[in-house]
Amino acid sequence: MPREIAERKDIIPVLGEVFREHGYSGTSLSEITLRTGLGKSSLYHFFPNGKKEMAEAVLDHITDWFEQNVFMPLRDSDDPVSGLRKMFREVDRYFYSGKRICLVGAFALDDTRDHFEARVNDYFSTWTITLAQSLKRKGLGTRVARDTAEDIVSGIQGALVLARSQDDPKVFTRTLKRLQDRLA
Amino acid sequence: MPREIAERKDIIPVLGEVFREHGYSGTSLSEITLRTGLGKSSLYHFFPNGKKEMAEAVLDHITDWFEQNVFMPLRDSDDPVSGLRKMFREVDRYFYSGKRICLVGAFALDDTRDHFEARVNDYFSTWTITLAQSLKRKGLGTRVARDTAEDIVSGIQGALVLARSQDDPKVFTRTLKRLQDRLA
DNA sequence: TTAAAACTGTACTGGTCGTTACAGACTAGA
DNA sequence: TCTAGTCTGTAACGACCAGTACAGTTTTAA
Repeated sequence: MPREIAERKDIIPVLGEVFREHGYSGTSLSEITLRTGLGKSSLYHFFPNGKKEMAEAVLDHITDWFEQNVFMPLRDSDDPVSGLRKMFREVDRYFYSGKRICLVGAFALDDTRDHFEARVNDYFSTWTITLAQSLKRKGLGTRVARDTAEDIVSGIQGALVLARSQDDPKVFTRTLKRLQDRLA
Repeated sequence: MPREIAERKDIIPVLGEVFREHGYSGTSLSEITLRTGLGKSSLYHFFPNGKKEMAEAVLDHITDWFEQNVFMPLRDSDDPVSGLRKMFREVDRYFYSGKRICLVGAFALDDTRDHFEARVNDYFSTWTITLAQSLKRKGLGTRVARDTAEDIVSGIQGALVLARSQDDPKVFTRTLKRLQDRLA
């Protein structure tokens, strides 16, 4: 019964990039039709609840990616140090070494957050908590681990803001490196 | 000739809060008329170039505030340490201890930045450079001063993102305190 | 009191917004 | 083939968008 040539999951990364460029409220359906090559009827076929459902799918996709490539290694590595190394490597890769922003962070800043509250909250709290536990296994005390995790996650977010404000991705890679070096 | 009861400058802080809540593209003129109590004709009287000019006025107002309350103390304090202390105090006050976001940072993330490129860039580069020079006067080497300044400015931005994502201003105050303590 | 300028209310422009309705085309399994 | 389900193009919906036109009111300075 299904055709499934252009699958729903193929569209989601494109949606992600469009939301990154224009923000949630700045993204129009006509822009989405342009970028995905899908007409409105197709979009509403895949996402019956419209724009909101598209953004939810994107956020879920991001969370899945981080779960797979960042959180799981942090949790499951035999050696916490190698888990941390993997985190920094994957984060650098995900954000294209500072050329790509964090959509969840961008959504967090204005009232877009209110529409995706649980997802935005989960993304950052899972990251912070998982990272703190990894740091504990590395030998840090509970409080220091928590503080350091907070410093790292917010440091990454801030570096993305700063890098884009200066249109200079190196700001991100520099800051990321310093965050990593502080652990050594 | 002028009436000047509701002056242009009285409107700007209100505009700032509206842009903070909804973002630039998410802010409609009708929302602005509601919040300012001014009709469209009055708004276009004060800001002939419309929404864009309103945002420019807000950004200029923010930059002026930081120049006055943050950058100048950093530059002009006899003792760099007291200038730094003042910076952290004023930053905490300005962002309502984590309950208020940084509009310039929010604008930096999506294509809003492209409309206000120079202002967004200036705000962050002035902050970073001024802070680095203050740290140099405190005794840090050129490179360390620059790196530390970058860490602090991006740390503040990231803490604002993280605090709002968790709807927990304490994340901001905690992080701000740690950034300050690292200098001691 | 007069004139010029500052300000504002009302109504409207053309356009775009997100969403829906619906018929038709396509595809897969029977 | 038939049929059920998947997908899509077209056209329209009412609502709202940013911006404008313009006459009218209020204020100020002379």
